[in-house]
Amino acid sequence: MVKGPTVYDVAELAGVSIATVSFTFRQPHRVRQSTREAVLAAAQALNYLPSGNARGLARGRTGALGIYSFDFYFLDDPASAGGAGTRAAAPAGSDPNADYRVFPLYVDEVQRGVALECWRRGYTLMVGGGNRTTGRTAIADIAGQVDGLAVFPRTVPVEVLSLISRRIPVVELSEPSHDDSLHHVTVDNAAGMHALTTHLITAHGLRDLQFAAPRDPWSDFQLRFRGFQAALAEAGLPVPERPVTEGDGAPQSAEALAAALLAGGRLPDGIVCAHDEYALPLIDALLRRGVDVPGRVAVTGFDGIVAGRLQRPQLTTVRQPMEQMGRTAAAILIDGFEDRTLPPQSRQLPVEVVLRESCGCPPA
Amino acid sequence: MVKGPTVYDVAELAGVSIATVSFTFRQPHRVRQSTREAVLAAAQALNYLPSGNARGLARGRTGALGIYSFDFYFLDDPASAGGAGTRAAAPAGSDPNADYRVFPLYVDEVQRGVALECWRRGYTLMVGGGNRTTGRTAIADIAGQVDGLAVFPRTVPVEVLSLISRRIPVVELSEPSHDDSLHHVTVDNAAGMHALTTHLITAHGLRDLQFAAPRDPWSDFQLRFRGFQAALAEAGLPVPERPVTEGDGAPQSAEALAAALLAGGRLPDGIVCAHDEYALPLIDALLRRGVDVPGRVAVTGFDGIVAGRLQRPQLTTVRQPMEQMGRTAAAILIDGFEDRTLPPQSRQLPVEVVLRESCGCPPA
DNA sequence: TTGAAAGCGCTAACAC
DNA sequence: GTGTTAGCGCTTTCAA
Repeated sequence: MVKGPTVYDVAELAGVSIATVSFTFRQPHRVRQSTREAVLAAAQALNYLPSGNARGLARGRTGALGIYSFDFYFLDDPASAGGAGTRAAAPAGSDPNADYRVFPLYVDEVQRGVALECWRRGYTLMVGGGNRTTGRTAIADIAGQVDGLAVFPRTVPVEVLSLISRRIPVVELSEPSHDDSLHHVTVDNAAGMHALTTHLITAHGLRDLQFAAPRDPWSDFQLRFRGFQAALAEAGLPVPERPVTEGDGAPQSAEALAAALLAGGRLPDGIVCAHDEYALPLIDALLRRGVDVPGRVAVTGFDGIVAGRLQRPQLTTVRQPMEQMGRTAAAILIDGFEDRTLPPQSRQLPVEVVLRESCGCPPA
Repeated sequence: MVKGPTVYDVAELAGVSIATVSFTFRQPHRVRQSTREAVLAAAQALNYLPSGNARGLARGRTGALGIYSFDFYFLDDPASAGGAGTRAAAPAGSDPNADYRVFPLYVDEVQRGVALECWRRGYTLMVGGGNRTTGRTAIADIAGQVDGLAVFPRTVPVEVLSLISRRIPVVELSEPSHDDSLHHVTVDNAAGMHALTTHLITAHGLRDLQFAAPRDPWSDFQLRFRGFQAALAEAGLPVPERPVTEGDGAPQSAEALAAALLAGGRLPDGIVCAHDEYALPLIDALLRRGVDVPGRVAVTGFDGIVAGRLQRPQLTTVRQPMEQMGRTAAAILIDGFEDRTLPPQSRQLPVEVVLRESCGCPPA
């Protein structure tokens, strides 16, 4: 609990120099067995525990990777504060069967991949993040303590990222949007959405499709939208020029979108959502308004989060290899740190269409 | 990517001392506005990013908590290497609907709680762990870099824990088993299992109940067993003296247990498992052998992991407030670090019986 | 309000 | 094989 013993204490007790103490732990073979034992005994007796900070400082590396998962998207969406997007604590006494909407999300599965790869290579993972309700940690605090940093898009201001990337490798888990000097890990968004859209058209005969996305979509969502458009064009169907969203001024929420779609009086045959977290509450909102899903309108997602399987009807989606993405990101960071000369990498992983009930397919 | 600028560089460019640079960032009000601006400008120009290690070393604190989630239980269980317990990578190309067995588990939900509380209080979380397949990180490496450490039971040798606890607060997420000097966060295991067992007896009329647990159960499991026994005793039913397990010599696995139960020819009415991760593969194994669950035999778990809801039949269990446990652990660590005089805390949280299909209740 | 200087605990040359 | 001795980059008295 208090100030612990240091190399000096151990050295003194063992009757050797501090260098020998250090060697004993880092390069045991370079130390004579008898002295090694003496040092170990002294360390044992004193409850010696080396300071990670001091080691990191002296060695110029920390043996840790960092990940920052603050979710700006939902942060910007006060209207969803009680919905799926909120990364806050589940309200006490809430339905123990309903909290799967909050965890695990996309970021959590990716993070797990990062952690696994870290451990495999002997690194630890430092995670920072938060949101409006939980509070947050500063990225600077974590950037200063790790050998590499993984971030989700729209999580940290670009200037800050490029600042950090001048010191340690940084990988962003998204399509490279602007010409940054960061590494990137992403998936084939366009192809995935194209395949899914084509399925809706050919297997379910849908003709009137819309793409639903948050009002301010980022690059990955844009690519998904392009894939959607391309599939419609190829099928000779009308191609929406832009995604449907919650209407200006209206609060950004599934409720608002559902209401808008119904008020317009022109509900499409299918609503292709930019991602699962957008589709799930939308399905709820439609159902609540008496709209049959998928009977009247099919709704699909993108990501493949666990909640989609617990949803009724089960969510048809495009699954990202989240764990693999995390692993890849970690691998890039570690390699990038150990060989400072590597140029920015950009890796794209494949996706997989997962057919479940919400598009009209039979239950699995 | 390379060695970044330091306080010295910034100080030189701004024409001040390093102390002033430090003050500018940590106690801005103590610095005259004009000099503050000069320092900030210099820092900006140089892409200055403070070193977390150096700060930690100088201040004697790191602003990070640690959690170690290496899972010894499954580690010791080679037979489950392809099963639910393995915390390895999901095999490539595997059924995208089947990996929920691997993530999120109990430890992941607790960890999330720890992370949330860390962020709320301005801390970061360093996670270490691993298993036989993924490799692992040494706890010493993480202990040396954090202000407090949370560990799951049987994850780290006790000697190591008490060594670490002499320097920083340590909370173990289990019943205090031996007289250690650690903090503890746990749940009312006995009451939970008692309530569940009573439900099986009174609501479903089961009379012949067995308790299934891994061969080497730890203290929490023992308490659950006691709760189970107490409920039987109160109902005037036969009370097993010990849990059923996989039989000596046999590989520890659900398959082995199922085979043993059937071979014995005396399948009970209900099998109360020590935790969900034990119940899930057991249900699979029974079903595979043509045994109807819950028709012929009811099977229940403990924990309330997500996989239990995706299981068919859905798993009846006792839910632990995992997020809350994590939050509590983090709070104890932070308080314990900030006030080194606090004695070891031991907090017990309530649990909740969750009735689903596997005990014979109707689907939710 | 700012500067000088002494650490924080460890690593890694470089000598012996 | 072991000791000496610089740092690593920042915080923090204590003086000025």
